Amino acid sequence: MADQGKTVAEARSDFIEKIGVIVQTEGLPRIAGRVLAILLFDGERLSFSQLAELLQVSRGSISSSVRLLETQQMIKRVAKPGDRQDYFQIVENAFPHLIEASVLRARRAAADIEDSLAEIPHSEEGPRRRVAEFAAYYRAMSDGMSEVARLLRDKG
Amino acid sequence: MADQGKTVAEARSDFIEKIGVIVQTEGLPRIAGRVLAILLFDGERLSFSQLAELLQVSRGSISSSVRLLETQQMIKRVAKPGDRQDYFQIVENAFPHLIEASVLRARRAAADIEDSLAEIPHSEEGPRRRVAEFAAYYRAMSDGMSEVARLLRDKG
DNA sequence: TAGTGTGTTCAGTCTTTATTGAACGTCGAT
DNA sequence: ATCGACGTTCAATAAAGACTGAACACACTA
Repeated sequence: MADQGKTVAEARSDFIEKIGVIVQTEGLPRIAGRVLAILLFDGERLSFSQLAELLQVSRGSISSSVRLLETQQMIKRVAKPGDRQDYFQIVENAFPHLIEASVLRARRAAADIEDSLAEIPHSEEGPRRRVAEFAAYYRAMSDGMSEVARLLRDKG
Repeated sequence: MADQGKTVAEARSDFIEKIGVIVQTEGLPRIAGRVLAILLFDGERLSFSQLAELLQVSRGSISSSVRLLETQQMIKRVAKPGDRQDYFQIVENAFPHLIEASVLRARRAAADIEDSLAEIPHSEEGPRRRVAEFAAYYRAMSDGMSEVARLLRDKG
């Protein structure tokens, strides 16, 4: 079997670190990736201090990481009766939300480039055509990713 | 008209700097973005030293930027008869090639996460299901982006 | 009211990455 | 062979960003 010799704790720890690296590759802070990974793996809510403890990082880092993940709607802050601490858990449709964040960035880039296009004199046919292709690339990417998000949402 | 008061030179310069920033946002070196922008805007081949001169950066930076853009198949190195210098120009289907690079990264991430999944004991249904969702996200993204590349290729 | 536990902020430090510029090997011309 | 122009490499520097930890404001408890 594929999981021979691995305990759950080892698999979880490996997963957390692996996602940290992948997320870092995508240009986001590694700690944010690790927070996401642990919340995804465990599924249930974890407290602010649990996150700092489990990941062995400062509270400041947890604060900024959860803020980033909240703004991308990957995790949500929840309350636990009888506990003053903030708890966090992965949201439903986390990945579609992540995609929507990328969609927004691509739309913004497309709009930026379309602004540039508007500033090129109409006599410049070649540059206008090529810059328009660049804008079209971002438009196609945003539309395509939006469709991927929809598919994931419908399936899940 | 939208291009009132802007010369071609101004529009080109603004475009180059804007793409530099956008590309930087995506995690790539700003100079690579500026090289790409100038080759896209002008359309025609530019020499190694022209790039260094026009962008006011060191030859070392041009060397590493063009190498990066070449590996992503965004630009190609071409010869000019009677000139020893390397020349560069934007390739056909540059944007589909750019997308394919992202597709590869996403596929690699999906495979990585599928490896992690294989290490989680089968008794752990919850974690296995959620980690599988993560892998499915990368799979869906790579497939979706691949389709976007195909669409752009067919249209252009 | 003081005291404790909470999350945020921010100045400082550390790490990573981008960029420079000089040294180098190569090629072609003379 | 020497020279000069070329592109690459790499050590050093600069710039950007992540992370820490202490100070802080707030809320709840006693």
